[in-house]
Amino acid sequence: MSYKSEYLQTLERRGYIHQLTDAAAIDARALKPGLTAYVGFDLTGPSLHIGHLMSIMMLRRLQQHGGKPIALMGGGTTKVGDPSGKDTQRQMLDQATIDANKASIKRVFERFLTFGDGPSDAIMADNAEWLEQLNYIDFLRDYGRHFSVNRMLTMDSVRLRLERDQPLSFIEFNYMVLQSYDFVELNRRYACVMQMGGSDQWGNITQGIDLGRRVSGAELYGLTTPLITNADGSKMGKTAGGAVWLNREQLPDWDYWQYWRNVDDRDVGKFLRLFTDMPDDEIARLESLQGADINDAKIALANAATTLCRGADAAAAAEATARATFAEGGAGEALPSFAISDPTPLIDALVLTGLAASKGEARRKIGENAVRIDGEPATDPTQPITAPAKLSLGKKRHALLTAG
RNA sequence: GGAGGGGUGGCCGAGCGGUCAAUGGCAGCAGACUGUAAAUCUGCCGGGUUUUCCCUACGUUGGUUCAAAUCCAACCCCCUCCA
Repeated sequence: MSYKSEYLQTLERRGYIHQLTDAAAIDARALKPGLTAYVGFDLTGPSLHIGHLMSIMMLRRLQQHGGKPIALMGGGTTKVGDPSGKDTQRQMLDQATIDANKASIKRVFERFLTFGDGPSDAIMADNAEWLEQLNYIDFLRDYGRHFSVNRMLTMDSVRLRLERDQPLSFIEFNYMVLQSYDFVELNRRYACVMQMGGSDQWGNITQGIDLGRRVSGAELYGLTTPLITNADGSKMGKTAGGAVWLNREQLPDWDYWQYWRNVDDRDVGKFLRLFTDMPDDEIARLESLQGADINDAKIALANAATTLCRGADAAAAAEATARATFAEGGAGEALPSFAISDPTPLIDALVLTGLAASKGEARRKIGENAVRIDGEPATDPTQPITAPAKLSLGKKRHALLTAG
């Protein structure tokens, strides 16, 4: 399919498009300025992670092409819980946690989007604003009647749960109803005509489009992004420590940079297209590098992605530290640092720095010749360490001990 | 409410009175090889420790036994069918 709008051309070329509800209509609308679209985000944690980055980049691309992005905080829907792609109901969160999560999550958007009152400035909304006002009976009469349970039962989010004999509570069953209503409400308030999201959101999105047509005759659109996997087939964004968080409080800049620096060779081009603003020809050049030269492309990826999410200073510091640590065998200041006041036995230092989860593990790693102090292999678990020193576990994980 | 099935380590899934900290797979960590990649091979993979010792753990709480994840009772939760 060839698009007329620069917006869809870019999305297509960069690999963001999985499904469109009405490609021609969206294309036509994108030719005019002010296309308004939204993505919803649950507030289930204190930070979004790399798995959300696709959606965030979708909003960014929209803004880059003159559209108006809306980042919808799911202050209301988080209390209900989206069953899509899950086997079991999530733990219910209390209001204080949801509020704290929202405050924390909001911050990351300011790095990717420009907020304000201008025609293509981004808006942040929270569906708690309208969902918590709803009157149950009125809502059922005005909106509930437009939902076919027959059809809802065929949606993947519901059907898969039932087929696997996993429980699905009524509250979760209502999630798509509320999400559909969100779309209608955003259309009313902000003339939002498109909802975007991951491919697992297709059902929820099309339900919202139907609801909009029925209750207000609005013509709404949907666009989903493909599920991004690593070249080895695994789901993107999981590492040893868990999710790759976007917030600095949840994941230090150094680790964020390292995540991108260590992606599979085969993923470099794809990730550059999706998660950076780098021009196509530059990506093509980096992508054509062979063998060890691909490391240059990975550094470029890590710098660009980290600059977007954490700022140019963070990227530069991480790169400098990487060079000092890996290329020169020394240590850079962005490495995780821990203060010790007295000589500390090696195993305790390993636990303190988080390089080992327990003393037993620390002992085992020493036995496996995985531990080094200032680059020298260590074999005695009781050896006292005096700051300053660099502790290393394996080739990649390092920590600094400083006098304190 | 009735009948049946089930709840085991991050996940899946064996075990069904001692030899069980619990087979196997996945995930993870480390070593070798490399390029801070992939693939492959090897080791590790609850905690503590002076390492053939102690603690914690097989839904919860009690009980039987020299000894229980394994047997019994009650309770909680999940699934299926019936009402």
